[in-house]
Amino acid sequence: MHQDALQQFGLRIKQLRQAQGISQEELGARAQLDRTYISGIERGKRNVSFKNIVLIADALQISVAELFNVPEFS
Amino acid sequence: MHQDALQQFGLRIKQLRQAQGISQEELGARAQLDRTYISGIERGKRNVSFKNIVLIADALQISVAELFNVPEFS
DNA sequence: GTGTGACTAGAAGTCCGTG
DNA sequence: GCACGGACTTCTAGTCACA
Repeated sequence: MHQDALQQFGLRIKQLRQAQGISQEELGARAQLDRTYISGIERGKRNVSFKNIVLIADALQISVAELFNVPEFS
Repeated sequence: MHQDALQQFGLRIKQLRQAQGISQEELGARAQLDRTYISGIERGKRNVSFKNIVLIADALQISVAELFNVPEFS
């Protein structure tokens, strides 16, 4: 976790999403967030709020702890 | 992670801060955030952004993964 | 040393569209 | 299915005076 944590976060979301074989649109629908916003997050352009982090984790059906339980955030 | 994740988050910050024996003011100084803002976070009144989550984790000298590595977020 | 309400600027987030 | 932009509304960031 150094500079550009947001891009790391976006990549993590993207990987998890693709691992489930769903589109940004589908993830957005599940999390009740706009598809273009999901796109921005995955590209590291959005400074996501905690509530939305929780929404996205839920949509990906994992816990917040699991979401960050990777070397990039350790 | 059920209702009021923000309050869980605030409590977590508070516990970590107190475990280090530092004041909100000191934590704020380390994270370069206002002490009243830290206060609001600990009380679950602020929907913190990811960038600030990272700043606070750094100020507490732990990783983001560790920050969420508790039952409340699992 | 902390809780709280209020405030403004600027970022978050939505909704329309394009290639 | 995704990146990206413009215009728009809603919310957070950041700070203050006061208790």
